[in-house]
Amino acid sequence: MPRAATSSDVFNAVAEPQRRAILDFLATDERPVGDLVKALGLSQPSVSKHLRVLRQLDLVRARRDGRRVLYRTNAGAIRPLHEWAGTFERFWSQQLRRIKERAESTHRESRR
Amino acid sequence: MPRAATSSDVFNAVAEPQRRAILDFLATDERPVGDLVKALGLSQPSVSKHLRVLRQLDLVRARRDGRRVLYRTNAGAIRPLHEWAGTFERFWSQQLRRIKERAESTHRESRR
DNA sequence: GAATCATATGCCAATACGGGAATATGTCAA
DNA sequence: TTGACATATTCCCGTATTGGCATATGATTC
Repeated sequence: MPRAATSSDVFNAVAEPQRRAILDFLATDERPVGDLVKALGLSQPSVSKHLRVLRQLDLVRARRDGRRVLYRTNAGAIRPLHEWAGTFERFWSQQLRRIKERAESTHRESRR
Repeated sequence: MPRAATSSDVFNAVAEPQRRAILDFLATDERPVGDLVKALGLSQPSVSKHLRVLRQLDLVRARRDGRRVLYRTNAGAIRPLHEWAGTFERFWSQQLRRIKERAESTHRESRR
C-alpha cells in the first residue's frame, strides 16, 4: 500500500510546504491565482494543482470574478489538525514544568 | 520532484494515520514494541518502521529494557504543528461569530 | 468570430512510499 | 554455546506523488 493520497485528509494535504504557504497567503484575503504565482515563485500549473487538492478538502474556497478566480482559506477546515495536536498539550506543559523544577533545585544546590 | 520524505518534518510524519495512532498510544506511558503490535494490529516490522520515522524526528524516544525496547511520545515535538494550526484560530472563530450573528438576526426576523 | 488574458488539465519523469516476507541483530536463560 | 524471545533491517511491489511543459477551457474585448 502506498502513502495515502494528498487529497485524502487534511493531514496529508498540509504535509506539503507549498500548500501551507498557500493557506498562509490566503488566510486574510481572497486572491486570484496570479497573485499566488507571483508570491510563491511557482509555475501557474503547479499552483492550480495545489489549489485543487486544497479545494477538494474545503481548505480553500473559490469564487469566479470575471476571468479570474478568487481563492480564500477556509480556516475552519484546519481545526481538526489543531485539535489533534492539542490533545498533547498537557503532556508537553507537564514536561516543561519538570524541567523548570529541576532547574530551580539545581539553582538551590549551587547556592549552598 | 516526488513527495517530501516522511521523515523530513513533523507534518509529513504525522500525515500517516498509523503513526498518529502510535503517538496517541505512547502519549501517557512508555510501552514496548510488542504492545503496539497488539494494539494496532499491524505486523511487527511495520511498527518498527513507523517507530524509526518517529524517532528520527524526536517524536518518540526509546530506551532499552532487557530484550525489549520501551518507547514513549515526546509531546514537545508536536508543538510546531499545534502552533501553525493555531495561527488560523482567529479566522475560524471570526467565522463562527459571523454565523452566530446571522442566526440571531434571522431569529429576530421570524419573530416579527 | 479572433485575439487575448486567466486558469485548469493532461502527460511525463524521477522518486519515495507502506506493507509483506525473510532475515539480521541483540539480549537473556539454561 | 545453544535456543528462545524481542526488535530492527532488507528486499520487493504497486502506487501516488511534484513539477515542467504543452495544451485545453473559460471569459473578455475588439
